[in-house]
Amino acid sequence: MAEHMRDEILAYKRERILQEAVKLFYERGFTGTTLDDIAAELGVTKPFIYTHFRSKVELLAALCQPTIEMSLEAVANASAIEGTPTERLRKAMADFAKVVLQRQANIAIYFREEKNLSPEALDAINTLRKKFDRVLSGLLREGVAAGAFAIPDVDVAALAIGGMISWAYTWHRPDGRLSLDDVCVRLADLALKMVGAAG
Amino acid sequence: MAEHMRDEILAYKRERILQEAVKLFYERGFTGTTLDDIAAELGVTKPFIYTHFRSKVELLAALCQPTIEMSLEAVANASAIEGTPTERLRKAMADFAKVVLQRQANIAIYFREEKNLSPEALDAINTLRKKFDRVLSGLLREGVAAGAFAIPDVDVAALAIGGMISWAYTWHRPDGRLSLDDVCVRLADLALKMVGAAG
DNA sequence: CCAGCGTGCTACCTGCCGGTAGCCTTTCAA
DNA sequence: TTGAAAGGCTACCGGCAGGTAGCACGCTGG
Repeated sequence: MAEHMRDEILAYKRERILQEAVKLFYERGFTGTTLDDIAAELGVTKPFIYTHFRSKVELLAALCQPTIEMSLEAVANASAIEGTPTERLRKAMADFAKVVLQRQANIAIYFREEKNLSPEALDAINTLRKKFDRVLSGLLREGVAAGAFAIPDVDVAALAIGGMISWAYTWHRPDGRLSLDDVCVRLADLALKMVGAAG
Repeated sequence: MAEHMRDEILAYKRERILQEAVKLFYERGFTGTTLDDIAAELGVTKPFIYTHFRSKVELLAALCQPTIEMSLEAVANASAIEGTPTERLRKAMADFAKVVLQRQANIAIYFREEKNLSPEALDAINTLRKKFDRVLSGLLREGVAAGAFAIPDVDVAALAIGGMISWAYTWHRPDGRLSLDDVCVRLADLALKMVGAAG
């Protein structure tokens, strides 16, 4: 019981560190942010961070990897549901877009700071990304086989669609003209048009 | 005459520094590359670089800005030629894609290392990017007005198309299955499909 | 042979920041 | 009240890398 609460508190502290790290890495970049900056923002000191993370790059990995996992899950889940290829692609892309926009800062940091990840973390993430590409290409191929999509080059199309949606991290503003969900819907529609699905 | 050649040699040295800097920044990241690394690669020493560039961040700007300018020019020129909106959009996107892929490393460095640019350099580049967006949106609007394109939301479409093509810097491999020109053609085709142009 | 200049190198400085050792305070159980 | 452990802080280290001062070498013209 006591142990249980202690773990919750540890997890909470870890989470807060991550939150603040995301915010600062996003604003100032990874190397432009010092651990002292993060600590100061939390009202603690640097050694506090070291009781929760082994190093600065581990912190970076801890804030990138789960987000990539979420992206993969979104697409994998949506492509596994019942429905026509068109329905599944629409949901897959809308859900993926939602992850990108909800985790906008994490995604941005990942793409910008990839070179600062440890080789192990990079490997793990690259494996996830390959799976992502396979799932998306598979879904497109299914649609082509079913006559629902018209795509000259499935691999290029998968990269183009994935890119179009990933890219939204660069321009979406939470306080902008469109709500997060509106953007997701529109991006999913554009993806469907790209594959020639009946809109 | 003698002066003329001296200037050519200065320009050549500057160019070689930039080449090597691009290569190393691309492979190892901006902060992951030291000026000593670049100098060593050129068979010179660090002060040599300082006779051509005032600082490391100036070097960074010098290798980002012209590439963004080229992107803008590609789109601006193509959208200003004679022809239907469809023809112009196709050329604009193919030419833009070509810049992205020919200057792949520069583009990658720019997007990754934006936070390391000086405020002035960043301003200059942001101005260019805004122009880029205006030109592309304008072209799309023209097409809509002419009845050539069917686009629910022109601004989102411009961002999506621009993103889809920019993104190619992340996945294109010069020694891959498709030639550079093939990729450009396919991306332009996908862009046209996205706007509902008769393919 | 020498003056003078342009060019690039050797050698150095300095500040920054990731990472750590060891202490102090607070808490809680007996 | 006391012992001990946990948690976080103060204070520090050390290396790295951006940036610079001043010298040495070689070329060119006299």
